[in-house]
Amino acid sequence: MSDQKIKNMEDFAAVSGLSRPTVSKYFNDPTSVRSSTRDRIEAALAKYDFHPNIYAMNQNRKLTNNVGIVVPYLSDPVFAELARKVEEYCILEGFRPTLFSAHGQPHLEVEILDGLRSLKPSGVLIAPLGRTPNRAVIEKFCKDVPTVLFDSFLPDTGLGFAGSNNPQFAHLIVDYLCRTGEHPSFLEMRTPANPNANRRRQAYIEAMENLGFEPSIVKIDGEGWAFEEIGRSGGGKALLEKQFATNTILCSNDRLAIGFLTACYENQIRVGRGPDCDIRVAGMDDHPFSRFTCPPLTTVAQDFEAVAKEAVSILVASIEGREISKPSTFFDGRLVMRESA
Amino acid sequence: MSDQKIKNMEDFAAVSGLSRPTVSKYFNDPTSVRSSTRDRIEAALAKYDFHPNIYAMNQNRKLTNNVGIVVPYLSDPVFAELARKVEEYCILEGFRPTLFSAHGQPHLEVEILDGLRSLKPSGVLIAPLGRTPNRAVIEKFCKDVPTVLFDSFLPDTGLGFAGSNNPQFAHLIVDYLCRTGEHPSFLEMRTPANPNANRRRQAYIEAMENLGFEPSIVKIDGEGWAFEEIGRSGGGKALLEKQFATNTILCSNDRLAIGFLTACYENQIRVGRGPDCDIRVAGMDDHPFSRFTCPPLTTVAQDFEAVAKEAVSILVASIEGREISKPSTFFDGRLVMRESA
DNA sequence: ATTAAAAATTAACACGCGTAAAATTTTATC
DNA sequence: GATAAAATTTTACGCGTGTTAATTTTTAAT
Repeated sequence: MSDQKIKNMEDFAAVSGLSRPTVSKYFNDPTSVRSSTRDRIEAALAKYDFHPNIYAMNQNRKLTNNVGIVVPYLSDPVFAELARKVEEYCILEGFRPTLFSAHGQPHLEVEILDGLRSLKPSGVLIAPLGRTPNRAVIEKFCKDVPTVLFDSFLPDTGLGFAGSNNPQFAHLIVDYLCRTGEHPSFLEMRTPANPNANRRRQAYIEAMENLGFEPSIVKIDGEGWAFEEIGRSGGGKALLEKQFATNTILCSNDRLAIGFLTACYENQIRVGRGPDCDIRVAGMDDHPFSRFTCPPLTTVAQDFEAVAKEAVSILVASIEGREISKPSTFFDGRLVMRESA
Repeated sequence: MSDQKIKNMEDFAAVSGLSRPTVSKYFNDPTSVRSSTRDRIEAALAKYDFHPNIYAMNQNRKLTNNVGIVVPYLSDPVFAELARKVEEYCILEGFRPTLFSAHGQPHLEVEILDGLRSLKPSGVLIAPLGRTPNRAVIEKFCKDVPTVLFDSFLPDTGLGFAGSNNPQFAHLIVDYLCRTGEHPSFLEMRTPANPNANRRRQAYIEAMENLGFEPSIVKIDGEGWAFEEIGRSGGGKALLEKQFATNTILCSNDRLAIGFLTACYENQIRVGRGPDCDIRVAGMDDHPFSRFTCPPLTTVAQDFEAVAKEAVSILVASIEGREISKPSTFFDGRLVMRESA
């Protein structure tokens, strides 16, 4: 490592014994130069540590190597997990991902997209908050920037979509619950923060009707993203008021279920499928911690891996100019049977 | 909103009826131009939506308005929470924060710092992974970029530090546990992922000795950041092997405790402080979900708010050239008494 | 109204790299 | 070894903004 200071690509080209355009070409695509040239550059790189100025690079480039990843709420472990996988795949594809969280606030989602525009990303992966007024903003954004949606579907928007087959989730767990005990009531927030909740409710109703049962939905109050607390307080209230038609409760998502389990504990209601238990509780998502609730939560696992991989591969296909064979994919969930139901 | 297209600051200055240097001055600091000028620019801004090209802007600037936030593991809700607050304060101060997670991997931490260098950030806030080989890298980084450490302390590194007073955490909870029941055994990972674990163990030993009790530490196997699973499997094994000296277990952190609670459940051991309970379990951190475990977890709450605020304010002070009055602050924890102990 | 200070303008160069065209050198093919 | 193809070099301009120095205009103070 020499300590001669290299201030720009000109200098670096000089110590490599090459011209600047050739070196520039190398940084855009190392395989675009002869292998002997590549070796000389890499030898110099090892000796002189030079990093091209990314601001100057991106100023004229059409394709910036940046991709934005936007999720509605990063402190939600489900999204943290999803974001992590998406990030991984982006890096694998040679991108420079930047992670953004809307923190549950629509205006922040808009601000993030505004900021992303000026980042001139080669692509964006966004899991939309799903609030109606923002739909137009996202649609507009998708027209300007190559964008893939994930987790939450918006029709006719973006290059493609990868997410979960939420209706299948509900069918799967309703079938299971009905097969193994009383048919489930459905617990959800009155105004769900995430639009997938609506698909899950619809599918719950369908699944119940298919099986000849009366759907029974309990809607609890509460705004925002503090699902556990909402599940606890609202669920506790519903328990006291005996709002549940049966001894089996299907929660719209795992976080709600986690809170509801706490409500059960507080009311000394034994949860599980054993003979000495009072009720059964199930969720959906396979939240990273649902295996550690007491009792461990029966749920439907999202295939985070597949969703992340598919979302990124749609983006890559589009950037490389390939045809996108299947713009929207909805991955099935996997039943995870644990003690709670 | 006119649809005349403004392609650069030149164009925008023209439609504002001003010169480009004046407009440039405005974007660097709106208060640096006469208020009547400011009004004209802002009127034009409302009419023509122009965004300066950030790549061109940052090319020559010394101070880029970017700040990097680096945490060891973003899927850990404790760090997700901390990162969120830090991000909030950065935005409040007018910065453009970018969030990075090392995903628990030392080599990624190094890569992130490398990437941050070329981002020319005006500052960086980092919660180090704390792995020894990376310490030199971080020290070097701090010499090149204004950096504040948080969460995990490294002596003589960076502009300053904001974090929790981990020894106080352990003293607080040990005192409480001893006062209200049997003295606690300490449960931790044999090779903790986070260096704060060492400070907590030390303080546990101290606190126990102060009170005249024999410290008793149970170390469980497991690598990485899957603390809950480690707490469950290792804790379960320790239970079966009757490794705990008393009926009270203090876990090194809440995530471990959450896993340990699951182990208790699996072994039909009743957790709580009631007369019909078998053992008491406590943690440290006040993990966002520890209020929702069954039973809810007694713990020591980190003051995320204060840590985040202090870390950002150190950075701001340094950037603005002010003296940093107190480079390192360790915030006390608050005892959170719940059912588990 | 005069004057000094503050602010804006003009003109020009800098930044570091992308990129294009033409000229030259190197490599591969026969 | 001749030839065609591929890679590299040279030269030169462009990108959009920062920044500076000299000049002009505007504002505030007397």
